[in-house]
Amino acid sequence: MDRAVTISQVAALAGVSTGTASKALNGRGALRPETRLRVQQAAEQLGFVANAAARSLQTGRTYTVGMITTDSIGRFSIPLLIGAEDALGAGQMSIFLCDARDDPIREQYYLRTLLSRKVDGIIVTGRRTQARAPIGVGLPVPVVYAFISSADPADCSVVPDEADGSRRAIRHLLAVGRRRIALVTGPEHHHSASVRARAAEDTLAAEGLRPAVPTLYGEWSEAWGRQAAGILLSTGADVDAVFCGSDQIARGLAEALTKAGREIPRDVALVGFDNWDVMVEGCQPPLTSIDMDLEGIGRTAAEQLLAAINGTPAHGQHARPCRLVPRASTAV
Amino acid sequence: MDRAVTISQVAALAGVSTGTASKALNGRGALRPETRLRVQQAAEQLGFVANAAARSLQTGRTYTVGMITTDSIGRFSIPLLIGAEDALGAGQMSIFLCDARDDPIREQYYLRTLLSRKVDGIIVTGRRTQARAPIGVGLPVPVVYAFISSADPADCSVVPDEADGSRRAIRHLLAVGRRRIALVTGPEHHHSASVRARAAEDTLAAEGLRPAVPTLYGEWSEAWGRQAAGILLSTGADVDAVFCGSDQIARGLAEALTKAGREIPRDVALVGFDNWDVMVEGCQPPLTSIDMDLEGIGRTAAEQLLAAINGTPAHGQHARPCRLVPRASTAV
DNA sequence: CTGAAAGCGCTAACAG
DNA sequence: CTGTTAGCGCTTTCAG
Repeated sequence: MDRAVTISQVAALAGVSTGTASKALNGRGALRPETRLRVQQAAEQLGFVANAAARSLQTGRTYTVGMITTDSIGRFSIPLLIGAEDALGAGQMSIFLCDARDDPIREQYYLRTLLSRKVDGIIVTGRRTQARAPIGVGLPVPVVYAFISSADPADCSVVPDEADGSRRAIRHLLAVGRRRIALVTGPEHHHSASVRARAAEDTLAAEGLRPAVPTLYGEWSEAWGRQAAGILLSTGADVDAVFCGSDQIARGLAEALTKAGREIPRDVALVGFDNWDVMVEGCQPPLTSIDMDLEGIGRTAAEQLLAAINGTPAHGQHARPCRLVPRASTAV
Repeated sequence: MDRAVTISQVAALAGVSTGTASKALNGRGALRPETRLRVQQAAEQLGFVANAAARSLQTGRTYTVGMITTDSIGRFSIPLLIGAEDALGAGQMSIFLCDARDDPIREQYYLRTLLSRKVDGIIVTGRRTQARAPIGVGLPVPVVYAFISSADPADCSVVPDEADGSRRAIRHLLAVGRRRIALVTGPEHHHSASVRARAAEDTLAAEGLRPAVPTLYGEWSEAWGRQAAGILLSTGADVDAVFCGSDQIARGLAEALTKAGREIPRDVALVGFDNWDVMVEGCQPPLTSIDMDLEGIGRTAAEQLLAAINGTPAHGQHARPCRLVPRASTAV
């Protein structure tokens, strides 16, 4: 907790002025190579680390960005964060993480804090893909929404193309020869659930097909998956594949179907959504699933933010394609 | 991206000097109430937010802390982070999140960055509880290790008392009348695996018992749990309970035992470790498990850090007790 | 090629 | 009670 080394100390040791030392250390100006070297050695020797506050006070840039997760930090936020860190870290930027816990008060408080810290930009993320009210209007720094999207079309949002994911799932099931496909997903009022189901139905319709039974809406849980299996079996509809709204649902379904004597994928093929490692690998057999590439979304959002910071902001919603990861649950 | 409002603008609008405005806004000095009010209104009107960089340049405090996760951000980091945020957010401190991804180079880079940002303190965390080399020596700011611990006993570490968790698990199984208890856990060379197993064996020994079969070491996966079930069944040892090193192992075991016709908990009672929501709830029946209270660890670590920042650093390893969460897998 | 000086926005003495 | 002044540590003209 000793007083930190300042650039003037470095300058003194190197026998130059602070201005010269600054130039030497930042590679600016036109200096004699030996002077530059002398300063660098002095800095090294003293363990000099520039004071970011002082620098940013001067330059107006802080090389920091804030990341506000509106819903509590969760499973989805991590890959987003990692992706963003990836893109920002390379540019020497640090991230302030703020967990607003779904509380508007906290959210505004954090926003204020971030502005006082003069972050260069803000990434807003959340647990649901549904559009949300902008976090603020006329903010002095660029904002990019990741995963979640802003209701204001002028804002920049980077989101997964969930409909694309559904299409891939259905096409894959069709490709492995299934025709009597059922859909089991989360709550009907949940944006992701309805978007995914709708797209799946449309994809079937485009092939002249319909779901084997009306889409089953429930919860995002294994328990619901197990329950849904019972429903499917009791309808007598001869389902040969199920596309689930989440890996958890799929897993519950797999378990219950297996218990009821159905063999996966021979009797029923299964596709999940999220490609959540512990779920798809724990499932028996391992689960084919749709990956939203959250890390890529985080990375793209960060890149968009950097672009905006550098003066070329993007607008509107950028939907990124999903990827199907085939595993044993749909193996032919 | 307009130039931000400065305190001198506020002062001008309120018709006072900047010094007075500063005092008014920070509740310092002795001002006439009406003056204070006038300044506050002016600040409000202009949407003034103090520049943190300028302030910290003056005061030497930044009210920021860095959190370095040595291993990649994972499931364990989230609750730790939430707990830390909780304790720090109250004190108006912001967190820089840095993911070193298990790369010493990145780690040192981040450390340097954090120091240049003049953070008031640093929390180091990771995926394994095993002691690690200190992140640096003679650092100008206090450091607290959370979950992970530092090999230097002079450093402050806040860790889960995993042995305590094991004791609770075994005592619970004994309390529900089990005597032929087996232990199935992760890799033998993994610190958590061995600590947990050792403590469980010791607890049994204290009751004059031994594990029903020699402790089974394997991986931290459901697959291993399933495999272990096969081993247990084939030994012919009449096991009436299994304490697993993780919820995933327990879940695999539950699945395989059920499939083999054993009923849980009637024939075999099961206790997991981690109390990971999706695992314990997805398990059939729901899994009794040991909770390390990661959020509490994060909170405590942050509190220790705040104490250190305020001049009263703690030293050594602080082990926090675990908690057993009973569910159907051990119901009597 | 290098030094001197000004100033980023704020706080903290110290006068008045 | 309020204003003035002097920096915090750094970058950046502008002279020399």
